[in-house]
Amino acid sequence: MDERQALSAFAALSQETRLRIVRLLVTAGPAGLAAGALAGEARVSSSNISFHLKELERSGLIQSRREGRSIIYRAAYPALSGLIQFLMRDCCQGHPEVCTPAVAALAICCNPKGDTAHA
Amino acid sequence: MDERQALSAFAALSQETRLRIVRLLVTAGPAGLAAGALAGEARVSSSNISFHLKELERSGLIQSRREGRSIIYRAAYPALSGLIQFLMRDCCQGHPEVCTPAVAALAICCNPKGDTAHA
DNA sequence: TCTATATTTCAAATTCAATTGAGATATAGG
DNA sequence: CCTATATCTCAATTGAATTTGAAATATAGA
Repeated sequence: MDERQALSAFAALSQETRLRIVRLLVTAGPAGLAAGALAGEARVSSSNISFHLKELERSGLIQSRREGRSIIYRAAYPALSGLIQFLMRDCCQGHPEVCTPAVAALAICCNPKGDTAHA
Repeated sequence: MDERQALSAFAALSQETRLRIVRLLVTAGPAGLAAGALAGEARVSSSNISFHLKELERSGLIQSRREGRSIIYRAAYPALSGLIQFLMRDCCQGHPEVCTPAVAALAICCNPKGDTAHA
């Protein structure tokens, strides 16, 4: 992840419909969702969802595959992780307490054993 | 962190000068940096850095305090952590391997003991 | 092949953000 | 009080992104 990619990713995430799409795909997991399903959830026209899906794919935050008449989109988890890494790299020089909350926040959904998170 | 705040934060981070400011402040830690120092690092005019600092402060990603003739800006770590949390909330439904890299990435800079990170 | 479904492309109109330079404000020190 | 430093405000210009609806493309099945 370099500065160009990060700027493109943040620009993609700064639009209401696109942020909703990414969050829907993040919770949907690797199975992903079809363009039509996303248009329904986000309540926008098919031409509009197509435009935003293209923007998100161009930024690298999502990926697509065809399945019959549908195109299935899924979150690009490594890109999301790379983006967070880029933003927080070298944080808190000698003051770990300032960014540990971010780690704890992520651990809530990512700990396989569930032994340090609230769930 | 709600959707409105997240959209505002991502919009703030989608501009080159502002992204650089935030990254400089993230690495600078709680001590922060003066507006003039940031203008020098980012190589922009004083009026331009002022505009972008206001945008970042309005989005909640940075905070300011006056110190003599200077205004010192610092990263709002809880806002950054909240933003990451908002984006990744409920990720990876049953597939923890997809977002653990994001946790590992953050742990690099935030582990007080340094016992699970590369450093 | 014909029809229906799913998605994309295109062009036009609207709306919003970034840059620039001059001038205003606030603080420190002589 | 006067000057220098540091930052901010303002207004004008420029450029980019979003929305919309109609039409085009691609796939599936009868």
